[in-house]
Amino acid sequence: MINNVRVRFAPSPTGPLHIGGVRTALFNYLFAKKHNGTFILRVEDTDQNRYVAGAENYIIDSLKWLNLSFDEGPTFGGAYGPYRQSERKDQYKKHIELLIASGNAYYAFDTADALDAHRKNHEAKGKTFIYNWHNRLKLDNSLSLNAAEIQKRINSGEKYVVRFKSPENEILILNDLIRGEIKIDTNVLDDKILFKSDGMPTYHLANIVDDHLMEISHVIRGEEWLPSMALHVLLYRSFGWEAPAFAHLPLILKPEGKGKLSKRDGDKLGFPVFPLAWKNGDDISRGYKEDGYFPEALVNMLALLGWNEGDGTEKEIYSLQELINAFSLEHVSKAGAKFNPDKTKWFNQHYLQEKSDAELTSLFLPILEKELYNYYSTSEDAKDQIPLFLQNNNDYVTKVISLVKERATFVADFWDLSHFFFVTPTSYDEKAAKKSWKPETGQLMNDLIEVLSAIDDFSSQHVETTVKEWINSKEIGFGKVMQPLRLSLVGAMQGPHLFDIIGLIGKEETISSITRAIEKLS
RNA sequence: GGUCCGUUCGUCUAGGGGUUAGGACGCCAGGUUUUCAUCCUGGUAACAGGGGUUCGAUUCCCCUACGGACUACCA
Repeated sequence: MINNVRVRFAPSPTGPLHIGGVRTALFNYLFAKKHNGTFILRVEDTDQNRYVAGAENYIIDSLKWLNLSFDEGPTFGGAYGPYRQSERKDQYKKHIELLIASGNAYYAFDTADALDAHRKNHEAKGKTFIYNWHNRLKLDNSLSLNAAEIQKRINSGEKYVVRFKSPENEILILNDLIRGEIKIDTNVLDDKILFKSDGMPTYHLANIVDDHLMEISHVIRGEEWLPSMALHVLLYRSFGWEAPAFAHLPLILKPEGKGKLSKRDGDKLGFPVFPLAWKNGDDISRGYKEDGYFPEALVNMLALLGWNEGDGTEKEIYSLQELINAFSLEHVSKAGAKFNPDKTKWFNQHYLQEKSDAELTSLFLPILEKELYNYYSTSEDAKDQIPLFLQNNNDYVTKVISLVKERATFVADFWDLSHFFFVTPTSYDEKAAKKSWKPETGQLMNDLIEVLSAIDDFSSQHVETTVKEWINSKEIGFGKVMQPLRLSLVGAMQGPHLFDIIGLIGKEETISSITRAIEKLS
């Protein structure tokens, strides 16, 4: 057991939280809970240009839906706040001055245009422009200028940034909990900007200062940060601080083709990439919640994307608590994982089967109500009766669900699976009708109605026995009766056990459905 | 282009110096269900390539190929 674990999820509020971000949050959460640690939300809003209103709330709502709860954060409190970087400017200012004073950072006056020109120039010659030890003295900064000139420029209000003075000729040995040892030659590092001319820190500075001040023990983040790890370790050293442990998570890749998963892939391949739907003007991105996924299914799927308990286990279904117990960074895989939408559906189907009929009923009721309104859209009388019908038929709906549940992946599937329990079929599957409704079927069904009319106990069992006896005694053949009967009651050759349907919809509805089928098909 | 990371069935993965290389999703077939689906059973299918080290390498090392990330006054 590792002591005093404090981890953070540090998203940037630039839009909805992507599924990859969700997994990063999940792994941080699991690691924290596993070690009785603290899970912190820190909002990295240092880029004023990319800030999107509502994004912070979206992130919080998403993780709340997934049951990943924070111990500290902007709306959760905590002793290390504030937890929004835009509210911590003083700290960054103070710390960048420390770095300048110790000679680890310097002012740079080069304009964006000037740097662009340098880059293009190098590119034309087939070289790469790196702002570091080999050319920093030839550029426009406090290392190449004399003290008076520097002061003059700053006093005159000239824009400047502060860059990190990366060391020369050093082989850095970094340690990553997932990847092991990584060797980096500091000569290839560039002097990254730590402090922007707008008075805000860049990610690199803010991140290190905050992680230190918030006493973060483990930095668990996406692999896209691996190239920055050397800079970050150097920054800790420059401040004289002990660095936290690092773990870089593999990326989630597109299901098909190349590259990492993006919003477009979801639109194109028909699956959500966001936990919750996100509206941006007229542009709506679908979410797992709105698409009918259960949070536990998403969590389970995401946990297994790049992590496995190991030790030869074949377990795949994990509750959040089981994930917490089983989780370890050592078993996170190194390679990126292609996202698999089909498997997510499979998880959802599994979790749906585990839900009680009563719970599924309460989830289905609003959908059912909408479908019924839709169905009776032309009849105001019928529409008026829907709320009362639903109110009085809760048990009926639950029974219907118990019959169709095993075929559903989403709660929304229930309507397609069960509409014939609520409204009499008025149209019939053409192919099935052609195949099963013969010239003599009408008469046969009329005979069946007579048989059914005589039955008092309309339970599934009893009706089944009676009808089968009748079929046997008349030597008609099961198919000749059962197929048109199913067509009459369901409208197609599908659905649960026929006599279970009959038992549920009752005598009156059964007979009227058959009557209607005779009218329409004979 | 440069730097770094990675590579086991189509996909997610287990495994690890000697295994019939295991599971799951998907797909296919059979069975159950006098329907469809579920379910059950079975099948399909993988150690990227080349060199080492070794009695033996998919496993360890090197090279190549391929994939990915990064290379912004974005995070």
